[in-house]
Amino acid sequence: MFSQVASGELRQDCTYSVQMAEDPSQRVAKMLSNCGLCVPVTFSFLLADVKAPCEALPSPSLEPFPQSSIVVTLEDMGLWMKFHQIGTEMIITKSGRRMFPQCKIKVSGLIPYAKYLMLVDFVPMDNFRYKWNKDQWEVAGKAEPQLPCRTYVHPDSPAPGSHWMKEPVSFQKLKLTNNTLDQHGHIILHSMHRYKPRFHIVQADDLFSVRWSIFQVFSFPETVFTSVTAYQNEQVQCAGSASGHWEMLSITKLKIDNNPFAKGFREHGKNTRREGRAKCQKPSPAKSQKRKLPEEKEPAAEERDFEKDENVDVKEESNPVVVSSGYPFWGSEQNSSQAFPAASPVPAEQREGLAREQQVPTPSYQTYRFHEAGDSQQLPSRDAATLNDFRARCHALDLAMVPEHDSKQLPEGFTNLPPLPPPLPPPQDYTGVVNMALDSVGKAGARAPMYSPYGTEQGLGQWVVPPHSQYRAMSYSAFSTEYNTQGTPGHAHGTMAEWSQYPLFPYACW
DNA sequence: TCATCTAGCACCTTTGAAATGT
DNA sequence: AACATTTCAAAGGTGCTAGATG
Repeated sequence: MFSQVASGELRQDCTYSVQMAEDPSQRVAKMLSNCGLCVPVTFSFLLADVKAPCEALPSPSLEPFPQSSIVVTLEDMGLWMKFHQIGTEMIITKSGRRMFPQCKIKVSGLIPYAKYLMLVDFVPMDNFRYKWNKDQWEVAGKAEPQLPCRTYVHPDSPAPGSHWMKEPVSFQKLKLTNNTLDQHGHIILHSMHRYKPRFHIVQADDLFSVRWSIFQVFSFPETVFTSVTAYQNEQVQCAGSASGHWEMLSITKLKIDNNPFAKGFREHGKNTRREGRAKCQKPSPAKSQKRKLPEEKEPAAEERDFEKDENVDVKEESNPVVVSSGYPFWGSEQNSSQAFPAASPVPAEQREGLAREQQVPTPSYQTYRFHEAGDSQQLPSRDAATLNDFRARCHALDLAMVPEHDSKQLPEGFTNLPPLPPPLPPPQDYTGVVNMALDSVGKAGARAPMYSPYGTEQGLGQWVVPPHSQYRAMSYSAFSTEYNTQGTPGHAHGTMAEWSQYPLFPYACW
């Protein structure tokens, strides 16, 4: 934004109201200094009442970019990858369903004595609704209107950096629902849409100071999923393992095998019908064999590779992958009729955004996996080069749902996509209310958070357009918006912040 | 007719309070 | 008395399925 102002790039047909607020870096510096610590502080500023169409976004390449030493690693990466291979589907129910695989991250690089909040929100991958048709996902039309965006605040928030770094941070209790009237504070998603969780690390003493704080956003390509009310992809993929036997993979099987709560379905033939329906393209000696329980399983070679690399630290990369080619697997995925999903029909360059976030590494195996969707689905072991790819990328924030995507400009790899619906109208006004869940002692996550969906009496959340620099951690500051802490009495929510129509965070804002 | 959604089911794990032991 | 460990029942999570809905 600064650069735009400086270079006169602001558009006349857009309304800007830019206000310099207290430099959060000074606050942080003060805070750190109180802690006796001295670290580099990032730069950020606040935008107030930004109501501009997305094309009025700043030129990211001209923005300064904050430094960050925070490293976030996705736990259970191997599991996520397995799901991702098939096409992750997350069940959402009216009463709320937990995620599986669950969101669990390992964090390092925090300041041990500084307090942080951990938040998760979900952003649509694109502007489309999908349907499962003939063994593959395809675009079924325009996406439903965005729901009030809720942000899940980890119950431990705020907690010192040492606490977060002590052990992996699990968002196990986060629940997804398709109930737009949900009163429990679950994350509301549309069925048959594609989403990606984003993890936010906010350095703040409490939720009230969040708006002055610096955010860092992390996301993992592997965690993209399609929300469904019932599993759509029933097909079973037969993957050859190094040991020579065939292993059947399907979403339900993966879940049953890996989720302890589904254990009851392993041995009691409860899913025999499904199994019967499932068509394995390849004859498999193991087909008739009783499926092995996870604890009995001998991980296939490639599987072991995953496990080995599962917790590879992801950090800012000095030798980064080119962002514009990022999202390699979306492009390659769609080449596989077996593999997930209709690739997100949004050109990568159009996602190149304003706001940026750190996209944590996608092992490059995925790319060839989808190219080799054939018989021997061997997952190549990763070499050093591959591991190099497995580094955090600060990628262009996914602006897939941002309007004005030119569906004609499909990047390479998107050519096989079904015809796309016309571009969607511009986003609605972003003005909204922010309600953070607080308990009596001001601790996030408490038992009785409040929210006020669709409220508009408060000014919109504004945030910093993160200065840009590729492959650096993104930082931004949130809003000058006053939190509506009054909320609606009697609504018991857990660890939830609700941000009216659009997520609190930059990406959705634009 | 079809795609999607819902509710109930049985079975399982998790959780936390109570009981017991050191 | 304080703490650690074990036990156990309730709560809650799971996919499956038939039927409902639009």
